[in-house]
Amino acid sequence: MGLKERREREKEARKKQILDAARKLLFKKGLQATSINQIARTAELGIGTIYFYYQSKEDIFASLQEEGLEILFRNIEALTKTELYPEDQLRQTAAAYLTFSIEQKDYFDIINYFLSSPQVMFEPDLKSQVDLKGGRIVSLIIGFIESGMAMGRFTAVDARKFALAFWGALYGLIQFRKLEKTVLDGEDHKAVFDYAVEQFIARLMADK
Amino acid sequence: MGLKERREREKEARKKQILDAARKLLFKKGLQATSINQIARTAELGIGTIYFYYQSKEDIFASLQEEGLEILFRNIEALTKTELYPEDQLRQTAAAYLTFSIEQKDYFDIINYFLSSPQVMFEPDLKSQVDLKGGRIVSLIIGFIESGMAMGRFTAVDARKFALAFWGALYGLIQFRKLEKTVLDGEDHKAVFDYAVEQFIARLMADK
Amino acid sequence: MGLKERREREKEARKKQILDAARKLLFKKGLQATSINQIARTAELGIGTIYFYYQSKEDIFASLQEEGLEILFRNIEALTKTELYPEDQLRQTAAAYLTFSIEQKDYFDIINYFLSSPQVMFEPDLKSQVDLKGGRIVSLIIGFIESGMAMGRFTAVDARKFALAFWGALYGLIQFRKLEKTVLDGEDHKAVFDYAVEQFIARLMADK
Amino acid sequence: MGLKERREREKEARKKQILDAARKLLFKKGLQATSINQIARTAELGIGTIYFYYQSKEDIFASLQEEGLEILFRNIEALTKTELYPEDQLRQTAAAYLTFSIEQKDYFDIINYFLSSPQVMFEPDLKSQVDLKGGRIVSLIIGFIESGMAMGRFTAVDARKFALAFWGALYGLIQFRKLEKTVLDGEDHKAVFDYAVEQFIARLMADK
DNA sequence: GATGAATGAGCCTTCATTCAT
DNA sequence: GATGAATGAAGGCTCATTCAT
Repeated sequence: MGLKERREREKEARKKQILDAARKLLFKKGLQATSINQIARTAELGIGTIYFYYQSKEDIFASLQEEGLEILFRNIEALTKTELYPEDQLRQTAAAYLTFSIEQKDYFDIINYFLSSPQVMFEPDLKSQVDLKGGRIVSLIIGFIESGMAMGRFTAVDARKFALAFWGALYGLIQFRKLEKTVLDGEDHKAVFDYAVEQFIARLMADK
Repeated sequence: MGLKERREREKEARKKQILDAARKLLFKKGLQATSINQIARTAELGIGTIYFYYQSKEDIFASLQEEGLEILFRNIEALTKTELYPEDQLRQTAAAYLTFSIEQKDYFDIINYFLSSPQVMFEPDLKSQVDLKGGRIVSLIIGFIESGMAMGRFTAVDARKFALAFWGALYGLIQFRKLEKTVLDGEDHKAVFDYAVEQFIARLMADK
Repeated sequence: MGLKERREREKEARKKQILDAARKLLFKKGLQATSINQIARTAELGIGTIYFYYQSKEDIFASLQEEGLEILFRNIEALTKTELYPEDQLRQTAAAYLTFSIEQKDYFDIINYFLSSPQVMFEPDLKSQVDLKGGRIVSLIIGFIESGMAMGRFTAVDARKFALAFWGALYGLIQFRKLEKTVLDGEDHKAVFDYAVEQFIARLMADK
Repeated sequence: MGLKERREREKEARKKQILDAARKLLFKKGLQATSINQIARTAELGIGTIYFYYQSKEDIFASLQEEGLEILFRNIEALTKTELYPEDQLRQTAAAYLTFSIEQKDYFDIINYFLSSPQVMFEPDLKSQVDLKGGRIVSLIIGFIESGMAMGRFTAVDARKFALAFWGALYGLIQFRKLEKTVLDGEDHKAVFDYAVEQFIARLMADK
């Protein structure tokens, strides 16, 4: 069984090796310009080897997307350990998301790629992964809202629905950064973004 | 003099012919699968002819995006002529957007394509087009909000910021439809979407 | 006949207009990147009009080549009016050629294009033009050599053959400038060029 | 171990196969008309396969150019093993070059292509190849001159400079063959070429 | 004389994927 | 397990030239 374990460990190591190469290229060249051939060359592995560990190019990027979501998750999770008021935890959540979209642009792009891609990809296996990762972030937000309600700082709301609405709204507003020079015109993107966040928080804190 | 005019008209007809072919393919095969070669074949024109009328593939898609935005704009504009309360105009606006994203899925995809594409495309000329079209929709929303304030139904808000926040939130929430089976899990997408809309409207109608 | 003359003059003006555009583009974009379409646009004429005045793209460039040769010719012709010794006239001729290849690089490239092009182009009409222009430069060199012989400064040589040998050698040596970093390695191109010139002159002045 | 070697050998064979096809087309259709597609078709290989072995079209032509220079080199190298006087070795060198330009016209054209192309191509790797091949020919000429000086048949000269001057002059004079019907007019090209060669040799043998 | 829309063969290149070894 | 040579459809795009008006 030691053999089996070693096999397993080596297999993981190879997958990591491939992912490292893919990530490196993604960050250097962007999503479009990263090809399997390049990943193989960078990973110092044969092309066939890549295909042994990952079913397709999309599969690799899905893993990278997971990584990105994990980073974002941890950033927000850190807020649960703070002494901040729930409303501030939500503010920080929004800020963390926006920051992530700027500073971890490549990860954000890849998440975007999967989300806004017209085709319905997400094969069953990938689906549950996204569920796990993405859903956990929503769970954190639900937690903030529930703690706010428990503390009596927030009005009673459907925490799950509210969290999804909040999270979805943030996503859309982040995209608008690309329109800063056009649709937003004079308006500062950050200001609009924060303004939207405040609307949600004001709703939570209504009548208090 | 009739000559020049006819030339002009024929030129417009040709552009329309190309756009028709591009739209047809886009709707049948999706964005990725639509190539210039196919457009030319479908339009029964030479490839070079396509390039005579449009500078690039992107240029054609930009025109199609404009078309989509125009449709969406008209749908929302129609609401300005109704006797609905402003809050209902906003509800209908949201509904119109969601409906558009479903029923005119291909137009929505192409708008998405330009919005979520990582590269900064949009050369100056295209920029102003988007500004014009996309911005006009935001203007309609601003109008609803302002009329609501004027009627005393709405709290005083920064109408422009609010409209942008509203519009951006809707955009993000529409995207979440793809996650209905995963992140949303049991939750009905439409319900979440409507819930989010109600949050914004509740904000506007607070203290009234 | 005044009509005929005006026609003629206008025709010349149009040709000049086209040539101006072609030259401008040639100098800005280089030989390869200059297309008929661009020439037409730059000249503010229809594409068809270009073809009315010139049979082909090659035809335009041939005219430009002529221009270049004319400039080079005048530069060398100027030396005939100097009081320089014939050997110095030859030195200056070589220097003028080298300078021309550097400072009027685009003209030199186009001359090169026609000379080193594998296909035998040069239709009868173009042939005589080149003959006229290129040949006249050789004639100038013959003149220098003959005057040198007449003055008793030069050994008796076959002036025509010598001039052609001299001129051809210069042409080849100028090309070597591109090899400065490779074949020439440490060697300074100008030094090699001058060295070659001196060999020819030393031959002329042998036993004197 | 035999496996690896065979792989290597097969790889070489494939490269040769591609080069054979490219050469065949080059010789049949000329430089301009030879495209990657045709090379692939002629070689009975996929287009992608060509690109697997060569980075670009230019890369293939560079290899062909190398071949040409190699042939020329060997022709001249053969002269080093003769008992000819150095001056005759130089005469034969010139003759070999001229013959090569006629009989191996396509190879000469391709060398020309790289030499007279306005763009500065030759990436570092290609540069050193040309250096190696082209430079070796110059080295042979230097050898002839030095042996002539050693034998006391030649005047003392800067052998390297003289060799470069000689070689460059030959190159230019060979080009003039295209002008036989125009600039050279009545003059026989071969006669002019030989005349030029004799000038150089006379220089070397001056005062002897 | 002048126009300019239309052509379409052909260009070079990319790349995810397969499969025999 | 690992390899990497081979594929070939498809991509976007250029451009000299023609010809009906």
